[in-house]
Amino acid sequence: MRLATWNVNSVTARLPRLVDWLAATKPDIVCLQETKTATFPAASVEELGYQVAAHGDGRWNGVAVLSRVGLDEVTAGFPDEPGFPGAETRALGVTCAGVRMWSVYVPNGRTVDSDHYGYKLAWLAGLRTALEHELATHPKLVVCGDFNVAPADSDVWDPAAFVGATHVTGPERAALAALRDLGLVDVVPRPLKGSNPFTYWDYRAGMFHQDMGMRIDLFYATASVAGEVTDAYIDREARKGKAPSDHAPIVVDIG
DNA sequence: ATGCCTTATTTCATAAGA
Repeated sequence: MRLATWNVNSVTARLPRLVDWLAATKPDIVCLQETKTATFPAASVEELGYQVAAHGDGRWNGVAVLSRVGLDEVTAGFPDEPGFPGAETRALGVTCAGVRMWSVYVPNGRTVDSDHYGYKLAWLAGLRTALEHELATHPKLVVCGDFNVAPADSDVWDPAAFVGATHVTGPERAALAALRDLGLVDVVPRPLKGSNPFTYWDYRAGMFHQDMGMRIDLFYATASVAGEVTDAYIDREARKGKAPSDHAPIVVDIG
């Protein structure tokens, strides 16, 4: 079974590329983030045999899951989900082929001294609580997507450039560690080029071509799933060419 | 990198992204 996660930076703008990528890559389950629409273009992916669950409300955020191996127990958001000020469309849980899948788009945090940073930490803490409850009834679980946190200094192109910035702070990294403490394993994908498993490169100034990126998209899975992984890679081809997302998909094959 | 690109929208300007 092939699983994937991809921050598409607008499913509307990315639809032609998404459809081509689905046809070429043939994933069974795909978690999407930053769909940026209240009206997911379901028909275009249903033609390829996918069922769709989407949670979006317009201009910002938005998550979805596509599956061609069943799609049940759809949960938009989670209990007591923190908001800014109201809950946003950042989490979607579904069950596919016996695996509980969560597609998440963690708040950016903006700057360390902003209210949005506190919101980010509160949201991650809330996610942890929700997943702790989920794990009681779903022993095979994956939570993947854009976490907006680089787990280690090696996960950014230049740690010196991030001093004082969000995405690399101790509290953000502690929030990820708290998720792993639930029994979730960080499935690190292999880069197809270069030495770092970056998943995001800024659009500007040739960042992608200089491999000045970040690993902020993550695939966390229970040991029962992670132990079955036969391959995991970052599809940098999807970051190339005309009108790409600024994130590349992570593809994970389960034996 | 100091949003130098890109997105959608309350559009020809703005807010947000990381």
